[in-house]
Amino acid sequence: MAQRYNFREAEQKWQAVWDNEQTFAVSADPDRPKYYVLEMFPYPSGRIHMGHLRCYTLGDVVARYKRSQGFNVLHPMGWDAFGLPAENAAMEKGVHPASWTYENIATMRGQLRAMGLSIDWSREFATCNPSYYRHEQDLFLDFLAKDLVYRQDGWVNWDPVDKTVLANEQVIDGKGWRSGAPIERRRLAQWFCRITSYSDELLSALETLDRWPAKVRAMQENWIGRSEGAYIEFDFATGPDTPLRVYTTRPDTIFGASFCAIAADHLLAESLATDNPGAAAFIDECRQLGTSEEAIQTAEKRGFDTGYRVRHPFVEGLELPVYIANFVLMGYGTGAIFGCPAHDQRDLDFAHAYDLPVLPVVVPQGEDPAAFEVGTEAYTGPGALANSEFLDGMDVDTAKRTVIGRFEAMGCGEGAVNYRLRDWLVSRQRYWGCPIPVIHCDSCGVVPVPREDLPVVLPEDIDFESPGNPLDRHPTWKHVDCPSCGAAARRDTDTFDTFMDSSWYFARFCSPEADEAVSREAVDYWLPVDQYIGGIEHAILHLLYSRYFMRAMRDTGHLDLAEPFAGLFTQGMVNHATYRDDAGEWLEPQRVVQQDGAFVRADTGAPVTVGRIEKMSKSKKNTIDPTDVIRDYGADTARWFILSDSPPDRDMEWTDAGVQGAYRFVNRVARLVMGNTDALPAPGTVPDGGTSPESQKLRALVHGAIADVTDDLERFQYNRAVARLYELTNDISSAVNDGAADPACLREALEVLVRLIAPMMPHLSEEMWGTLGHETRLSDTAWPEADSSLLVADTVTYAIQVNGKLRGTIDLPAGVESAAAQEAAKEIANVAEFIAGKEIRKAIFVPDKLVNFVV
RNA sequence: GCGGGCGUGGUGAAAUUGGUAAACACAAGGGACUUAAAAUCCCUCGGCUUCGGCCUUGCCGGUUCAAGUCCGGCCGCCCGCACCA
Repeated sequence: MAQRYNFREAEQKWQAVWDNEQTFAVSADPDRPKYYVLEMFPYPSGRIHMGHLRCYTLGDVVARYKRSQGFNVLHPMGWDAFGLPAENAAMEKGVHPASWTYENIATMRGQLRAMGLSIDWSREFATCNPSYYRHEQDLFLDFLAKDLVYRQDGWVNWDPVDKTVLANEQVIDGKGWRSGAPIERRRLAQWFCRITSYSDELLSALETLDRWPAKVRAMQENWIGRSEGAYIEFDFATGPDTPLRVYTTRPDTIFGASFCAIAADHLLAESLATDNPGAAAFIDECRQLGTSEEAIQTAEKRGFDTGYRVRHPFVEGLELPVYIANFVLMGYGTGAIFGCPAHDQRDLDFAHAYDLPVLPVVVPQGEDPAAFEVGTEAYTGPGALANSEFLDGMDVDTAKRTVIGRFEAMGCGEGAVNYRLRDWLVSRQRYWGCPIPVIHCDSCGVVPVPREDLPVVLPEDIDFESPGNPLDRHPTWKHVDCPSCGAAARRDTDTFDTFMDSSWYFARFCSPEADEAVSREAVDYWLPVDQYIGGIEHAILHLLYSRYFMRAMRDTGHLDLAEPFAGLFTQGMVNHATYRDDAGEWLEPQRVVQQDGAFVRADTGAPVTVGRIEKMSKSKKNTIDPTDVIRDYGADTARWFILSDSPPDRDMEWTDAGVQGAYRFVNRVARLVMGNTDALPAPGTVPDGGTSPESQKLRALVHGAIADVTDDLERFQYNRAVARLYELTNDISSAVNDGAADPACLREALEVLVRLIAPMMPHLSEEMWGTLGHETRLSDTAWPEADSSLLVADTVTYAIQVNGKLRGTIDLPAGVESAAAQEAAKEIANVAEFIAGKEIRKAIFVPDKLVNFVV
């Protein structure tokens, strides 16, 4: 028996070889088909976690598989290196954010390299490096020149813990997405990306993303939130001269209107508040109200009667009261609505609270218009218009069109499309981010930093001792002369949202050394990313911003592309069981052992409660460090296990037993190859035609496995591929034990096994390729092709059914005739029993599959 | 409320256009080898059974020669969004 496979030596050896030989370094080559594989780049938090291991293993399988199929594969890696944790570390530990970040990068780079990834490391960069962010500043100035970004004063989301503003997308259930702190509202002048100018395009192009998960597309569709309706202008009977402009999706219900309402932040409300203490108090109250789901659900509909009255556009003499209402949002439409209580639940609740009329104007089919009433539930379904003069009798859609036509003719409204999407707020009052390259001058206003002065580099001497924005506090950094008039002026002391950095990094990877943001030649060749892989948590944020960024870069002439990611795969989470001791404290898995079927503490033997299987998290202490697993079992074992059992898009459970199972398989493959090399003919020997039946059977199994595994890899069904490779290994082992397969066939079988596991276990397969006598690199070897003539079996197993129930099976020659198959089927004892004495009314024959007798 | 998904053994799961449900693995149990252990190998492993078989994919119904798969109606769970007019 040959010696044992030493994964430590082999993995280190092959990682060094790939590195020295620059195996995975690529360059653009228009003569070859390209394939761009990318996993979402990591934030350098300190150490890699299981989520990284899963994501990068999945990506590496794609990269290595596509490479073996002859594609010119771009598979880069970098660091999403700006962000708040670096500043928090600076405050807690007194280290500079830059050194903290670069130290983490060094650690994590080493951990990723130990995974044996087929990365082109020559393209690596970190977004916190001025050589990267200078181009981001450049892009920003291009966007500014094209009016794709702007600065505006308005109400923004303020995170009181992280002490910065946040984009709408970063407020989850009324709380900051990082800090979890309830969001406050502040009025500030901030920078925005005009993402809403692409609302329509971002929505309609979702249809073209057929290799994206339906769920992600649906989430973006929701977020963009298109609605069709109309603007209507109401003239005041009492109140200001300019009419009140509202947005509605139900213009057909105009005759059911019984009030108008405006948001607390509406200009009209604010101006009223200046000399009306009651209004001011009510507006204040509205702003106090939380925006969490709970707050919204429990909040009562409340309003403040402004005393203003508007005229109904069609009903002579009808005046509607105008309220400031707590349920009207400034951020949608015009921040003003007309209320039709009969056909909108919120309006109905409000009408009940303030004793306003409820007039049904849409009557469901079969109801008597004169008798139809609305109780506590608004009617929002289809029906015929009633109580609506010229609309009476129409269906809802016709009524909408008709009334919009009437508004347009009267000049008091028009049909309109509205989007829920808001512009992306990108300024952050933080230090560790890309400085915003503008200067504020008292006489010239906002002045772009001249291009020759880029990059605007972060100062290094920075003080984190006192609260607030460190850049703003810096004694000298912000003081500069105005580039336009030369007078004393100030730099913008905000930095960009780090999502700006990640919105174009995939483009930078195409030409990381380019003097421009991107080299046109490089992006034309490499983009779009063919397969992007990452977590579903970025379904809206990163993936929507990147889609905006590509369009903005397109419209500023940097590239010619709208969609950055042609294919998207969202991987599931890695979970682990949780444990608590009898005091209720969480316990790390390493501190728990199983004894006689029960879980106890390893140190004291005290009983342990096994909790739910949950996402690995520090707070529940149920994390496993991937590096420990790689150290103890090897990268191939870790990769193989993480690909086994669970489909990649589903959550999986990490178990020690599963890891050990994978480890056994690694050694089994190694034993199978190493223990049989002596008997094999030289590499390159092809099985000839005169092989034994056993050999032919083995060859059929081997080529069947090639076909199946190839199919599985194409469809991202890695758990199936793993199962299929277990089967192949079992088949080859049996053939070896039987000893009847000829050596050339055995060589073929072992080589195919090694080649098929290569994308998943690159070190083991590369080592075994050498063991099999090859001087070449398996990494440079083409993917095996199935011989289709071997995929056709001589005999097939038929299922024999009686009345659709299985009553037996029988092996028959492939391609047998219906009659012959039926005759043979009737011979089976159990089948004969079930058809005995009965008339066969019908016989179904599915070639090479089954016979079904209907009696 | 809107949108997306899921429901199959003790567990993770598999089942290509409807065509032999439970492949493969984990766990468990039994055995072989060994002074012993580890490693390895072999066997059993959905339920019931009179050992012939019968039943079984959340529940009810339908289509079909045939349904985990298609259709209708329920039940349950997970995820995302949500006072968006």
